[in-house]
Amino acid sequence: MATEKRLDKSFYLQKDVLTASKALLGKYLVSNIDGRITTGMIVETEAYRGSDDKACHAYNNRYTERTKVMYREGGVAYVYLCYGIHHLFNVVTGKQGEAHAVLIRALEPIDNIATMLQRRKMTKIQPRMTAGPGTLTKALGITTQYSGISLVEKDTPIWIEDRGTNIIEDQIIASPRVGVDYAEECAAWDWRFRVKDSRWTSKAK
DNA sequence: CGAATGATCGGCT
DNA sequence: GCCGATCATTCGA
Repeated sequence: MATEKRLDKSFYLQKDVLTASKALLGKYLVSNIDGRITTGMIVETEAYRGSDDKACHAYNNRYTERTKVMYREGGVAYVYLCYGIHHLFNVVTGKQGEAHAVLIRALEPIDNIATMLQRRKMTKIQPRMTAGPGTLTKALGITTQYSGISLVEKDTPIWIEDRGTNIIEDQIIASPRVGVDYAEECAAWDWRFRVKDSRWTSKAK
């Protein structure tokens, strides 16, 4: 019924970044880059809450050229470079100044798989193609040049659609985030969410 | 201005 | 399954 499938701004303004993270599961991330449209269903996310989350780039009000996008009002893309080469795609949520974000960690390939394979320089489809935050951005053609663009305005190259898939609580597995041991007590928080039984997520722990 | 660091990937055993 | 390469960004002086 929704002719406009693009998620609306109110979605990104939800108060709780954890709720938003779970709600993003089952949604479709679409990119229109180089004249090619590629789509993947989101099957794994991770929440980063500014201010009180030590694992977040914006912890302790760290405000730099790179992280300033996170402080904007929800509904924009925050793409940053990790380890020098990996582009990681985040969705900024919450109100301006809160610096909440949801990292997209894994996708299930949907449309234009051939293009994704080509971008990944692969010949055969396998979970590795889009499982992992650094690989899925490559498959969709997302780079840091798209950091700061809106996901809600019309005619932007990246957006998120709701195609009616509803993931209920029972299908969501929560687990601790990875690679954040340095974050002390925050490292134990179960802020990583994945769709149960999806073969497109990284292996369960 | 320089050194340390990390929300990772891919190749090898 | 594990180990290490790789480089932009950050922070302190």
